[in-house]
Amino acid sequence: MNKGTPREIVGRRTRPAKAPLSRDVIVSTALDILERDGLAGLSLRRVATALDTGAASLYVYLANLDELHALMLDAALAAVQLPKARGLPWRNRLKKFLLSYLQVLYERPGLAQLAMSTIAAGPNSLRIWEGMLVLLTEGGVEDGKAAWGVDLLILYVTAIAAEQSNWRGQDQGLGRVKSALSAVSKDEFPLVFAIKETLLSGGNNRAEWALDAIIDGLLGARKPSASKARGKGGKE
Amino acid sequence: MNKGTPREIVGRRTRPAKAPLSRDVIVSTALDILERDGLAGLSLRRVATALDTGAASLYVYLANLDELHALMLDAALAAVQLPKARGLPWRNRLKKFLLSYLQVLYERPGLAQLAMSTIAAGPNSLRIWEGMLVLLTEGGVEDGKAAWGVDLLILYVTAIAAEQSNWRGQDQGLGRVKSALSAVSKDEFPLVFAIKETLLSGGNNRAEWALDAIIDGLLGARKPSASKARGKGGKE
DNA sequence: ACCTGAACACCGTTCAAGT
DNA sequence: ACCTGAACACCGTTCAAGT
Repeated sequence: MNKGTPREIVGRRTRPAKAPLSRDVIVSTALDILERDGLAGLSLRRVATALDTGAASLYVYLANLDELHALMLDAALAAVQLPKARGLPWRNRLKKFLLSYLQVLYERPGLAQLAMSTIAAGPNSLRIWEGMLVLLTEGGVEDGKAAWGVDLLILYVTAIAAEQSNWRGQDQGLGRVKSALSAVSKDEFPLVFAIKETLLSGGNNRAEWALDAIIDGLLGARKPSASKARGKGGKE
Repeated sequence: MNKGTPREIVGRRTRPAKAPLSRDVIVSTALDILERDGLAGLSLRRVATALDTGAASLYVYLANLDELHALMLDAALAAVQLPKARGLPWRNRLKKFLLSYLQVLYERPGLAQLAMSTIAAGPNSLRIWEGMLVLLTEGGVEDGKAAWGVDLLILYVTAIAAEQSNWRGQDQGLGRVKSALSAVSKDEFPLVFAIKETLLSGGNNRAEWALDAIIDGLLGARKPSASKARGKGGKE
């Protein structure tokens, strides 16, 4: 992130007693805390303490906690593997892309929840959007469908990651899901009872299965707006 | 919710100076607060104040805030319109069902966010699960597919409601999305630039379009597990 | 311009003490 | 058994004061 105008070393010992603050250090410190302690453990005060300062100091670089969240999300999304130049068919590349996105969200707990409540509009989010639009367009999906389609795919990936994150949420854990399911009455909810195990099964394949289903649906789906060749919105 | 063993009126004036606490009053008071002030305005202390007591008193009826959230969600889901006995084709009934679910989440701000972070396992959630499984089964979707399919549909509905709720989130609002999009560079992200308006368009039809796409995908999707006619799980 | 301590107005949860 | 006040250990954000 440093623009890097080369600088001479000024002091003998380059161990600044206190690293100078900046958006970048704040964001990466916050991501460290998120990784270690989850979303519940993340606060401006903790970030400030980790940087050996007070929370008020952060307000020079951030408007508020929401902005930190948005910056964290976009910074984390830098790790998403963008699709390589053509080689595999578009659909395989799209799936790899989406699974990479999913994995990034999975890896650090809390990031997915953050993604659900934050409007991501930084450069990395935009790169991801653009990349997916390219692939869908390459796959022959029309403009309108592609836009809504990317939104649908990203929303699903984010949601499934957030859901899984909850289940791993330190205190409650998967246990609560299991005990809730095991208490289901066979007489009252026979079908739910019957699919109890299926519901917990699947693991990694589950998301891939769902993404396949959504992509299939997208390919078959009708165009978003009335199909008139591009009229100015005249009704009928 | 009253089981209603008939009771004689005891006092002359039946205006209890203080309504007795119970899970039900706590939950419905909390839902009122959610409706008025959103998720950010909801706290145990506020619920307690509204009930003219202290936060500590609530712990007789609730293990913690998480439990209140779960109870609130399930209580709110009572408003979801279950599908009527057969009449319309299963697919229409499924869509109506899902749209009713969506509407309930839309109606009170914060409920969807709550749904994303809470494991819903109360009677109303189970009724909804059971109802959807019935419809998919009626539609000829196999068992395994039906289970994952309901999960996919519900997750999507919840996620899209939560996303919309964020955009309406009092302070930031839709404005932030718009300004973020209008700042998109035409040269760097041409496809995103091109679909800016499409992205914001759609409103109600959008969710319906997406649900159609997902259902289509579901109907075409392969079965979750290996497709052997129902072996006991022997591999190959 | 940047940083700071102290304050303000909140949180969830616990606990000893009351009835 | 139920309720309570006070306390504990936190929050985000603001602001006057320092450099």
